[in-house]
Amino acid sequence: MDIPNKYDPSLVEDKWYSYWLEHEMFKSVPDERESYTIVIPPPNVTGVLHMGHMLNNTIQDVLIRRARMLGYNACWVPGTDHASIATEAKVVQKLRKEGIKKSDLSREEFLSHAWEWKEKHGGIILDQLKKLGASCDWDRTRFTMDPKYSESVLDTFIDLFEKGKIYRGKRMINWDPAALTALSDEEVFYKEDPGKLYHVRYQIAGSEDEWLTIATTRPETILGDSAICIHPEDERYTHLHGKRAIVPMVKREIPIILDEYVDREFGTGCLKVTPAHDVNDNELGIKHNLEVIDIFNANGSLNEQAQFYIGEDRFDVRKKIENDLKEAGHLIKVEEHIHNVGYSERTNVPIEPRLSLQWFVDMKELSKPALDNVMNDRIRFYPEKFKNSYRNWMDNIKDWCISRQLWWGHQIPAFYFGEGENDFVVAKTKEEALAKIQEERPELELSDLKRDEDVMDTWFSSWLWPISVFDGFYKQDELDYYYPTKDLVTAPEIMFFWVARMIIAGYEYKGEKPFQNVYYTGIVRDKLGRKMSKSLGNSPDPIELMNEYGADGVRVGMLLTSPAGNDLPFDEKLCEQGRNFSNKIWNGLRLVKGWEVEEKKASPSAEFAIKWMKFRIAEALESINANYDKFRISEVLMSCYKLVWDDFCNWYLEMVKPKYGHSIDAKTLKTTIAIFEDLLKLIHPFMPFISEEIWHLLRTRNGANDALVLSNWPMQESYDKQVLSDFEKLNDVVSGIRKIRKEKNIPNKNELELKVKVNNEHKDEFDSVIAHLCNVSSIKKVDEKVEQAFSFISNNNEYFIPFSDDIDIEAEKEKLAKQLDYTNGLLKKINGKLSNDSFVNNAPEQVVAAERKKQDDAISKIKILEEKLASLS
RNA sequence: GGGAGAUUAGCUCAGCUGGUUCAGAGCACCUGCCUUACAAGCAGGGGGCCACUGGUUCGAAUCCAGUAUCUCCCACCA
Repeated sequence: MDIPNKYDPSLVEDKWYSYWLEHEMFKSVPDERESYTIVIPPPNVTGVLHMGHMLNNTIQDVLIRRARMLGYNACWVPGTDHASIATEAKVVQKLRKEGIKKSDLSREEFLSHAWEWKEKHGGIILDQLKKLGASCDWDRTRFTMDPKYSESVLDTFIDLFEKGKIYRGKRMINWDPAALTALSDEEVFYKEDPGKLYHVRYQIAGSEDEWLTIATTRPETILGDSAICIHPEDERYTHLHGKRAIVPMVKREIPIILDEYVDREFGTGCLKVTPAHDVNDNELGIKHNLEVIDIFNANGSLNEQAQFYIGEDRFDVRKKIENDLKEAGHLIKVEEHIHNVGYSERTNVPIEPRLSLQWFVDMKELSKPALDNVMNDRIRFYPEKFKNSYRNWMDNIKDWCISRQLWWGHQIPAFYFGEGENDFVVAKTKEEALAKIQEERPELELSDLKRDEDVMDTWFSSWLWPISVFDGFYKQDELDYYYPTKDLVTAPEIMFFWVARMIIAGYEYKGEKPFQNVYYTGIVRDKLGRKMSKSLGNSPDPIELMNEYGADGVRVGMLLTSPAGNDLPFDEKLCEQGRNFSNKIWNGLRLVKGWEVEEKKASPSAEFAIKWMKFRIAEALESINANYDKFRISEVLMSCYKLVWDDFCNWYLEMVKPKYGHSIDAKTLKTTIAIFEDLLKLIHPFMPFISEEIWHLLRTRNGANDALVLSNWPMQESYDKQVLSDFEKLNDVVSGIRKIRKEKNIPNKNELELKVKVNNEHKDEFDSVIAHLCNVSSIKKVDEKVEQAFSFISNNNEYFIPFSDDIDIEAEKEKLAKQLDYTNGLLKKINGKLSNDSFVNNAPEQVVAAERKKQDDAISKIKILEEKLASLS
């Protein structure tokens, strides 16, 4: 067979992915096995694959592939999220390019454009995941606006409403006065603006000439003031307690209230309260039961309530009122002041906090089990540190505003039949709504009902994901089998938006956690530490990366340096390392396939190699399994990497490899193939494509069921630590010889003789390996030192390589003196410890014993070194 | 402003409940090699006051306190 010396992923990856799909190897159907379920964090339906997805989905694929090999019924459910804000924004943008304004369309027309867009772009990201090798059960692909899914969202809304957990309430929202729309927090960005701090004096009611001075950045809102607030313990203002003040210009009398919210250090320590136009003021207003005076129109101009400047823009008014206050003697001073102002992402206009009627979920009671079951580790977070932020958030949880002033999404199932705040019915359809209200209001007809225009927050559908992907609200069989799911792999940014809420929904609707483990990935950053983003243009295209390095190479590159919760500073070099690793394994295959076979006795070197390698794998497997259990994926990968590259390729294969022109014995070859197969299993979760390819090239397979994807994870065998430590000793001798070759410039092809003065144990079985690896022709035991030889000490045995030329005695002496120094220092330290009574008395016995052993070893090593030194002079 | 976390080699990170000269790994670097699987490779090598200052202890990279610097999340400060 002719195998090229470079591995070419492009010839392999698509082939195996189609093969796996064709044989339905990722498909899961409930059976008698235990399930192992992962639900994908659904990417935005219109999204394209970015580096964050690469990381996240590679981890999921690693976990699910291993689970499959461990014999679980592995089920990875893929799908997409309708992402109302993002998608709607994209559709609006696309329509605008075509000259269509959203405001010119009816809801139905707009939605048909949106669906069209979704159908066109919706599948892209999922196809890209296939290229990555994601072993999802594609038959289960879900979309958060699938009919069944949507139904579950509406039912949940109705259910929570009926339980009294959903209510309508006034709340401050971010209003965009240019676009005339509410914005979500995500659509607001903050900018430091140079502004002014105006000090304005208010007269105390009932006084002749008593005043207090407030500081504000927004003097135009003075017209909407309904209180002055001071800190209850502020001694400067004790005399004002219980008094009232008069608002300049409008001459309204307002109370002076006390609240610890006030920062005494800021401004004058007096705060004016405008509940209609500031979030914090609004909270104060609710707390102190203040009047709400809304002085703005939707477009940011002033209305009648303001009494002055009616119809003029808020920023024009700010200038004018400064002047007018000054003339009236109210303006004390104006300072420069830099403050953070929220801007609309869409129109780049400062947002206006505005009160409006929204739908809320009352979170207090709902969130309790979700907090408890994370804190008590029934749901485990990796890394654990995120439990702290989680608790902090859950402890201070606020009610969840779930209405969004958008069209793309799940429309709120509330139907209004009048203008009153309570003139509505919550029901799944207009017909049901009518039926519900008819008893009370028999005169109403279908046409009298008007559905709420808003849609629900996207997260109000995604929080049902682990349940609704199995249609879990309507049938139990699949849900009972797959739920709770095993692992959730996601980014810490959405711990509150999504993870916490899924847990809440899980306990509320299933009385059970939605997943066992949550693995938080880090953020993928560029070399400069910046978050990768489209706007910065610093993100490589994952597809191009895969084309260049192979999907396996990129997968390895992503996972090499990304422990859970740590950011991943991405460097293409990592992918290169992944590609190189692919090639290394590939060449292992080339070597094994290139051997001529013969029935004969195995070489002693090969026998030792096999004995050692099996134990070495067992040892590595133990730590690999343990690290998987702790979700230390990068460590697992590194163990596999070293096991394959160092232990297998650099040591094992070199030890079993026949000499040039010789053949290998059949038994060693067979065993080598078996060992190779075990290693392929271990790397398969990380490098599914190349491992499957080699699996099939290594030997003939028995049909489709003999694919590596479906093979069994290696069994944990016991291992002999003695053999492993013997190998370390052998390894040290081999390195010693190689080092001398290097230092003395002895070409590899020159055969060497080796003489050993055994002071400590030297196993005979080492000899054949040493001879094989170091091109040593003979190994002889000697009783005396060998003159005219290069030498080194390993495990307190002395090794000599006789050489005819003169050796550099001074250099040898220097080397020995260095070693002697080091060993003397070591001994001194040990002696110090051992002569310290408190150490001997307090330290555990085995620590002391180990120390004694070290002492003995050091003493004999010093003796050997001193003798050698003496013999040289 | 509230909360969380970090600081170990040039880079990215291990170092679990203090105890092997505890200071490790991968990459990068340096030096030899185109040795008949692989130069996308092989072999060898250099490199660190474990942020700083104290404390606890027979013993501290590891535990405690303080200092400095950095990162993230939440809030959006009149």
